[in-house]
Amino acid sequence: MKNKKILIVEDDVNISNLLCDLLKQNGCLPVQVFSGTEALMRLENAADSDFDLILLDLMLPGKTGLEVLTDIRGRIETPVIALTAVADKESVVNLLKAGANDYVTKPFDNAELLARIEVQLRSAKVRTQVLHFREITLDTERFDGFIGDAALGLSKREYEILKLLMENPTKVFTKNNLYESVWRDEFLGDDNTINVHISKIRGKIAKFTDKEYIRTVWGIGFKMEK
Amino acid sequence: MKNKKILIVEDDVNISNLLCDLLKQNGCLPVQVFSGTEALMRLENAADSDFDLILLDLMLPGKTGLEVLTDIRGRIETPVIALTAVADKESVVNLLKAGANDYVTKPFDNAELLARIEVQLRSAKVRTQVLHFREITLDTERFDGFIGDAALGLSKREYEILKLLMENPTKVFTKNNLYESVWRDEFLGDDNTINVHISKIRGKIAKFTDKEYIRTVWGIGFKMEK
DNA sequence: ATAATATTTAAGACTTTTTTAAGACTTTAT
DNA sequence: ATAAAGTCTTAAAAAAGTCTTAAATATTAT
Repeated sequence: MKNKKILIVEDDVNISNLLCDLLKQNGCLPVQVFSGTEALMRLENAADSDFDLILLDLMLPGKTGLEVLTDIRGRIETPVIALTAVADKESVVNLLKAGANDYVTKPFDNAELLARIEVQLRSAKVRTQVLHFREITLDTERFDGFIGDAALGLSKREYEILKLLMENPTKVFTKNNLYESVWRDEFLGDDNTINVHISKIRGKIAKFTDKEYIRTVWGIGFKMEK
Repeated sequence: MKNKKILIVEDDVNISNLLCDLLKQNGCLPVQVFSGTEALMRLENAADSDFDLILLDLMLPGKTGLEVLTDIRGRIETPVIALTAVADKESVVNLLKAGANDYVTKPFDNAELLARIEVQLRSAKVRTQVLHFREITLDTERFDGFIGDAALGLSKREYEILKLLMENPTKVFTKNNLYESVWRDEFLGDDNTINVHISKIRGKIAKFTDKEYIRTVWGIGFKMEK
């Protein structure tokens, strides 16, 4: 359950915070919204990949949970666990028809909710993230970069460096930035290893295109460039 | 829910009959067994497709529900909904690790149980009988891989690993991925057992073809390769 | 022109994977 | 219940690939 992004759609601030804490304690990354309309806004432009799971209260101001569910299903396949009051038992069938993956009745047992979240996360297919920069494609499922159909054949570190650059193509990354992100270690300054890696990546890109793509910002670092 | 074959594994005759009636009323075709061992017998020769769903009580004479689950998972992907006593709440994690798809605590609400059954029937993925990757064929009924007519003679774990790789042949599977899918357990890092299994699978494939088929992605994992 | 910074290359240090074999463990058959 | 057969895990050594280092070369800014 580590690092899973979970959207909490719940108008009751106490319950929402309770859920938020519970999820944080279990290593998840919860995001709170407090109305149906807010949930839809959050999910509107969102690529499917934005959230790993949605916890959706049924009784919401603005739009009900059922309306939210109906709206997003078809567009978004993120698993949804509905939170229902005991009184709502009859609406369960509608819920499931609308595309909920599971539901939990309030008041819920923390362990049970976590267990059900785990089931959904486990059976949800892994989302592939694909980054683009001009002709270059970086595929997180294939752990490699591509130009057209041609695989660059990046090593692990090369892949991680290019991924970082492509995730934030306007930013200039200092060697410090790169080192601490990719190596997850302190950067001690007079280290040539990043330069060597950058050189290798450039070499692999150069096999397939004339464009440089990785620009040196003198005295500072590197960035992606058109 | 019409005409779905459902196996009821429950030693309490009253509950079993109650479930049976409930399912019949909803157009299902229930089959009752009353012990863990009987369940295993019923599922032993059974082609995967024999049942659409299994309702599995945890407290059973002979073999416990957990033992039954552990036994069938890997061989059979039929969705399993566990029936647990309220007291068993702690065992839920084990249940899920063992491969249960959902669980309901007794005493259960009929509507809720039906709803959960519907979810499982709906989301049960259409099972492919046979997977192909170039010359390699993986037969999920025979639990083995083939090159032409020749059987590879895969062990259970070898079969599951190759199945996973072949289900998603463009994806690079990390050891973590593989371990958590095949072993259904947390991967603790410095483990050579996956490497040994991969080596064994390669050896078996190599008896019949020159192609490598399983490529090592250095520092990351393994994937299928033309 | 000089100093500072970046690039490239190649060697070897280092890490990860492969293979083998032995023993633990599980399953099957008697 | 016991033996036999097969499978899985562990450990260690060998092999393969990657990363780092260092030195030589090139580029940039002043």
